Amino acid sequence: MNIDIRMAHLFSALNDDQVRQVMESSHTSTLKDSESLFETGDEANRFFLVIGGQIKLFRVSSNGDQKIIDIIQPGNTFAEALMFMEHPIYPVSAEALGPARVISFDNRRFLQILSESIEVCFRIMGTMSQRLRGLVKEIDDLTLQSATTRLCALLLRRMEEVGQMHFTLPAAKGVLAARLSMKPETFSRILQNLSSKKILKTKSNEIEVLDEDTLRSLAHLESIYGLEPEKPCALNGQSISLDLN
Amino acid sequence: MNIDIRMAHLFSALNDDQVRQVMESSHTSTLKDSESLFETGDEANRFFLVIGGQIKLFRVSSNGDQKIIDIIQPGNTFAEALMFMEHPIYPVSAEALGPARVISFDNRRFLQILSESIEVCFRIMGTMSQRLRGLVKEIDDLTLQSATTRLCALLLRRMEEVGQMHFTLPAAKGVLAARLSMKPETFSRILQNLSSKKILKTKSNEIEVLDEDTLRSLAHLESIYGLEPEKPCALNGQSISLDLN
DNA sequence: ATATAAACTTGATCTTGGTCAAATATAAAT
DNA sequence: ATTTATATTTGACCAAGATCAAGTTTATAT
Repeated sequence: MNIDIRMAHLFSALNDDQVRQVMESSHTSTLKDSESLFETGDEANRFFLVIGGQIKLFRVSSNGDQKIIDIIQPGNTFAEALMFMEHPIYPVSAEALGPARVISFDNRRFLQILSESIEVCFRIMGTMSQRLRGLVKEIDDLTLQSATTRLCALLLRRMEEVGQMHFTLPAAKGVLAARLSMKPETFSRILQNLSSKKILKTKSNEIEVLDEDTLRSLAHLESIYGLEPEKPCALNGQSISLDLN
Repeated sequence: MNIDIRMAHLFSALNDDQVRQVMESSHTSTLKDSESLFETGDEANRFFLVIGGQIKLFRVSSNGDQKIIDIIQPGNTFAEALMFMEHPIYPVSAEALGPARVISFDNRRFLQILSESIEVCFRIMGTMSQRLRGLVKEIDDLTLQSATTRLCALLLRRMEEVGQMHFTLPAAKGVLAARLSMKPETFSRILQNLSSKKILKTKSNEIEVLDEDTLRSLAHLESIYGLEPEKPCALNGQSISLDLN
């Protein structure tokens, strides 16, 4: 198995020699479903590249609730930002969502390469910058948007990703619920509600969007037609009442 | 007025010549209370260093609610992470919290210096890494912790910062409420409740902590005495009932 | 195929924090 | 020192989601 790590944005600026160096300190591992990679608080000497399956990053509250911070897809790296800290500690736990494969890299070794390549530094800063932006957006969603809004936004994103009105959910419902910071029951009820409003049809893991416009307005994204009206969306008005009872 | 920008972590690795170069593209401005610096969506060509007062970074929801993402203190920079993006756009709005002074710097110019100094790159990556960590913690707080927990944590942090059981709130109550993602009414009620439980005493803007241990357990931080017990905190049990009614 | 476990759904009820409105308190301005 | 504006507090009520307890479906393993 010979993977070119340059497919990952983070490594894309490396020359052959540098790739060779990085690979020397690397280690590939195969994980079973829900096998743990590291836990919150562990010393962080290595960072990772997902090459198969999905890795979920999460935190657990004192009463056992699990909040999924991110689900890392193949081709993406994670935990690389920690290598610039004095006493790097993983701020989240990581485990496989289904069977998965990851390559891990030694921080120290990579820092050495970094210290010789401004270009790679710039890549990393770009990556971190994007991640920063994503987290700010996430905080926004969590505090300013309702559960329905978040779920609709996720469905819409998935729909556009696939390019079809008919698609399959990108993970188990319970997992998606945790990713959106809501309980599985709430997730289920919102879907049920959207169905009853003829906004979509659901059949186990498959979703078919029937009324894209309404879905879009519920997701607080402007419709494809024209720009935002004065009151950007009807959720708070009476035209669309989405009460859960 | 001659400020050495090297007090800011971000610039600390610059030599005299580099500082001179950066300063050439800089611009100092004085802001009145609640004067705007930039808004969400503006093109981001410059980043900032606060040298006096406070700058609040916030986002506004479609129904007008304001969420304060951060309050930047003197000596700190902000919006520097954007310079690594292709089409940099501020993801938040910024305005002065009371009268303030900031220096702004040109992204392009700074990137040029960066491209000549690995050391400065490393500083930046360190800064970004910390910020990333902070945001993850914030998401954790918002989704896994109650309003009471968040407020107690803030009080405790402030107490430790000042080193006194008796201290003054770091901003107006309404501002702190927004920072903690709660309404002023809720903020007020929680303080009132903590008072009635003899955990603290409040007099307008001043707080005196009476029962540090309980405060600490409410904030979900382990007490100074010993390590965490099996059930780390009593909030969910009956020993401390903190109902708001 | 059938048993067994895990994931999902549904209903009833409860809690946290939000909303609205009125009352005070604090600060700023004349 | 008053007035006036702004910030905070308090009360009554409400709503979005959470919780708990059954069901029901789907997946996995024999």
